[in-house]
Amino acid sequence: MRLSSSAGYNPQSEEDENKCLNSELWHACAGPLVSLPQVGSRVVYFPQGHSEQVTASTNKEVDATIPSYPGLSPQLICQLHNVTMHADVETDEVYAQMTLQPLSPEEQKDICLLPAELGTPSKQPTNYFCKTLTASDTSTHGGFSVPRRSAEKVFPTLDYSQTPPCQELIAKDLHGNEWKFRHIFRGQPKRHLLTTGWSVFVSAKRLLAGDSVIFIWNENNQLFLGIRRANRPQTVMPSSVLSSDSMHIGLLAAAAHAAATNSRFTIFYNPRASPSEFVIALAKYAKAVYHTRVSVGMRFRMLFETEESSFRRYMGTITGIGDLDPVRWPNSHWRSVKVGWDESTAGERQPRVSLWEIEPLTTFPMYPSPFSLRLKRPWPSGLPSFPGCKDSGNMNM
Amino acid sequence: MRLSSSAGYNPQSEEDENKCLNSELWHACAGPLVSLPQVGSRVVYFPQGHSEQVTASTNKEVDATIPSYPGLSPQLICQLHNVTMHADVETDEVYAQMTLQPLSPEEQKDICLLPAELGTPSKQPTNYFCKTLTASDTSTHGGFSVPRRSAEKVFPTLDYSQTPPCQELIAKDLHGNEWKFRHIFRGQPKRHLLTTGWSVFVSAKRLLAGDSVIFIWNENNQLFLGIRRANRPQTVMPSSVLSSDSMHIGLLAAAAHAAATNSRFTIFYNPRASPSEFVIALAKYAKAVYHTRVSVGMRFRMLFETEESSFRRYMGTITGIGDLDPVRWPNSHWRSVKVGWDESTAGERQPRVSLWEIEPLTTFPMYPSPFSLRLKRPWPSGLPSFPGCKDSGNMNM
DNA sequence: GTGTCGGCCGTCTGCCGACAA
DNA sequence: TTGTCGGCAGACGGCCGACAC
Repeated sequence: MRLSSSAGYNPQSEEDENKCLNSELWHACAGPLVSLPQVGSRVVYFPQGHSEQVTASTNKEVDATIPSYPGLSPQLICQLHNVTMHADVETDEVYAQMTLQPLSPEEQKDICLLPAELGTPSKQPTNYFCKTLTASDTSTHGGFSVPRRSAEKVFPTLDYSQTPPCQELIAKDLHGNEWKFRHIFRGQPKRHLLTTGWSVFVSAKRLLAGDSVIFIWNENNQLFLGIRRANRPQTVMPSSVLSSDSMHIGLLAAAAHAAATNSRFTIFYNPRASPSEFVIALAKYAKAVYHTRVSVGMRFRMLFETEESSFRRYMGTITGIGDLDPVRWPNSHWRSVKVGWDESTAGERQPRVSLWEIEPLTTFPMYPSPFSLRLKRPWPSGLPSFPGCKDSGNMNM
Repeated sequence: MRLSSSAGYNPQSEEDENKCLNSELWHACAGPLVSLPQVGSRVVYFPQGHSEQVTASTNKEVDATIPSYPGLSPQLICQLHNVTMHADVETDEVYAQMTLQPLSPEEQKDICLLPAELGTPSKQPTNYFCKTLTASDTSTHGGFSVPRRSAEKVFPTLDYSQTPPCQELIAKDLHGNEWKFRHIFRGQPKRHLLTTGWSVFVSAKRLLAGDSVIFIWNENNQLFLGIRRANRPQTVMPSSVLSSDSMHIGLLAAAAHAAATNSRFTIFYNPRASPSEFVIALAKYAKAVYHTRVSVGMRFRMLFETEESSFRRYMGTITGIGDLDPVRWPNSHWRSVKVGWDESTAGERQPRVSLWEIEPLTTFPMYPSPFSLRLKRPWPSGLPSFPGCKDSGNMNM
């Protein structure tokens, strides 16, 4: 997907990558919970969340000596000028580049949500499957065993009158490269296999058991395939280009400069590395912050991705509301909600979430509280109060 | 080499890398012209040069919208607190991490060079060889052909009474990993070959024809080996962590913050990616700027690395003196000398150099000029004037 | 002195159904 | 239904000297 042209010199971008990058495939690799805001819409950018992504990507905690940017608001309302989807040439890791422009104080004064900003169309493909590779799949001894239901749903139908039934499949990856596979239905009992061509793909992508592959059959009868690597903890290496401290300073300074001059700046969003989305549709943010009352003791549920690239809901209880970092980022809505999780494997889920990530169960509050977020936390100065915006039912997406 | 412990959390640094990284090997891979300043000495740091390294590493030109930092001097005199040598886990690319602390204005007032800061010991190994790999060397069809003189100089002597003479060599790479090779002297005519073990090394390091390998035999009778990849233009990929604009802003803001607060900051120096060294020993800088008179028309020579990891001098003429970037970096000594080169392949050599990179031939000026650099370019305010420093012969290193 | 090749052998790749979980 | 294995045939890896530049 190339939503619009981006500025700046980039010798690599002109070739195949941007032309061929398939939006469905990108979303399939990014995961079912990842959504990108619409180009042209307004979004809220959280430097804090961006900083968390850098921390996760560089494996380095932020140094306490990094200067704070008192002039930088913890949330910037921005116009989203450009979104381009990309994939790392080496690892196929998906990421998005966004060009943001902070709104001027005048523009912030008459904010009213546009109808187009209220919908968030999901771009998840429908006809696809995702399989985690077994030791046999990645071994040089054989090919790839395709789960029967997946093959029948996603691959073109074989001519079962032949013995054995087989065909050639050609699939495009994120970079537009084509991979040929021999798809055969054989064995006793019969099963679907990818044989010739499979090992070349495994070694070229350096796939290991535990990694996942995704096959997509789209409306134009094209086959795509993507990969999702297992979370190997040491995979992300510290960059030798710039110190992690300078990177943190850089993102803050870039955002502060853009906010001060109402000029554009560019960020990368790495959905599988980042702990949480840090560019949120303004409509989603406004709904969560202005039109949802949360309080300590309230029950909620939240979506999480499963290993099979699907999602499920986990239940929890709000245990506190307050700043994650009162010194650097006072009055920030980023991860302002402290939560406890119902299930005992709760160590895997974060103890703090943001309002727009959760669905409060307002019908059955466990410990009803008279103090709503709105009453307890006055709106920070310098942020818009949406005066021209009617509190209409349209906000309840 | 681990010169001192570095601060900050880094899960990877505690393992083998820092313990085993061999200083001689690092310098052999970095090249004969690269020298690192001494820990504890004072250095001059050039944000401009650092920025050039980021440009080279990210393949992106700096965007014109990056804010200038008027408070940031184009050259910062710093105390060098720490230098550690590193190698990229994926590519074996060598780089150095330096911790710098800008001197306070008071400290800058009484600068006098210490004797220890005057010497720049070269750490180039003596007993080593470097060979650029041929198609046969990297092919799966055979092993590695060792040039006869190199094998006799660097490898342990074979027992030539055996038929054929052979031995097992074990060499450590930059990460401390050991590689075993069968070294044999056979064929008609006889030649030195590395056979068993060689192809494993080639594929593990992903070496291609044109890349170079370096073997070192040190004083403790240990064998080391390093690699130097050919300059494949598209090798460096844009980082998906942070936009190149933010990186440029980050390094400037980090340096500006450190200068304003006299606190430490960390940089990475990547000798083979960076066009020029941007952390220069104070003594070298002072000698070039204060004790060398250059003028337009003056002849000079300058060292360049050859393909065989040696160096040679090229001759040129100074064609101008002035700011490289008068807007962002006025009164900077960074690449302030415009030059023309004698040899016709001059397109490969930069049209601008810094004073400390060249050796002016003061004995035979081609076009004598009455205007020296010192007279034409008054010392920028805010920089030290070395009042306590005697103009002694020690300065002539 | 050394880069590339043909020859030759041995190992490993990779396709098959068997079998069991 | 599908993960792993033994069996087998062919491809490729990899060691050798020949030969030429």
